[in-house]
Amino acid sequence: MLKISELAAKTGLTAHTIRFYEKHDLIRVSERSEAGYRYYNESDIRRAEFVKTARNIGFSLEDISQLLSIRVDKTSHSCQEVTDITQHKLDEVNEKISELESMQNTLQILLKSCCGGPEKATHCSIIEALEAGAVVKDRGAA
Amino acid sequence: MLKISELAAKTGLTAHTIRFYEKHDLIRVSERSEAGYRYYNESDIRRAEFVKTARNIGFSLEDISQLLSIRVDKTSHSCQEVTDITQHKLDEVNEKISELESMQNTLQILLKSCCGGPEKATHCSIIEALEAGAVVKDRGAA
DNA sequence: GTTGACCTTAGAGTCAACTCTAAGCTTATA
DNA sequence: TATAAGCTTAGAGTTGACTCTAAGGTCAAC
Repeated sequence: MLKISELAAKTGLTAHTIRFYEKHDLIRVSERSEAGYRYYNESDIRRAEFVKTARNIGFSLEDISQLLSIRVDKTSHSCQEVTDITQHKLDEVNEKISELESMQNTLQILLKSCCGGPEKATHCSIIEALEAGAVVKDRGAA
Repeated sequence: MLKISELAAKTGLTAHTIRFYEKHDLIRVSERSEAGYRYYNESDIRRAEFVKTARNIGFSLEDISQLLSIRVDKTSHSCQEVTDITQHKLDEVNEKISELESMQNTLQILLKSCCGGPEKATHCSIIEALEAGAVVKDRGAA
């Protein structure tokens, strides 16, 4: 049985975050001391670590909430449900990577074009490129 | 001279966003009609397009604010100041890409490991991997 | 002369995921 | 026994970039 600060140390979350996750029913606590202190048993700890692992991978709290409900009742859910969540997250990640690579590309071109020295920015090619506008496509509603 | 909705059409921003940018001194408006309507002249339009271009590249509003103050007084600033901002943004972008690639990698491995079919999730290897925890390093304060 | 589209403002709301505060118990250490 | 560390709660604040609302004034067209 761990106290909240011990669970925090074990998971790398803060006590604040653990309480926050509890409010959103991600982390659960099975026992309380008479004074109301939280005490986490093995099962609570495993759940908390599941949450932390999923969070590290990049799943949103909403995703994790779904994964947890699968985890607690595996026979009522299919592998497909799990891969759907995972694939959806991967799609998101891929999309963000594309956006960022487009930015990366533009920024690299800009940096190459500019001397970067102590010269006055009167003819700075980065500023000029931004003024010319023809740099990168609109990211739209991204 | 453009009205706000015309500037919106021209830049791809919304009128709301234009007013929001004005509040943060990114976009300026030189003239108002008697009734208070905004009228944008050539210079205002060029500034607004500069902002939109920089935004498309991924610069934050704070970055853009700095770039604008360089733009309006180029002789008081050096190319280095511009490349510093640009390099800093590139560093950020590179860091985010690394994080996302790490997630991408993990998600791909998870997806490969799971059948993804209509089978019950009792032995789902994704859920098991999340329970085992050994999936990806902590993103820390990222 | 009346719709309806467009404009104005200040200010509130949204999103995600925390992060912190205040005020007050409880527990461990010296 | 006193003091410090740790725990409790409800609820407010943070970040960045919007996004929307309400209540009202203006303008072009029919």
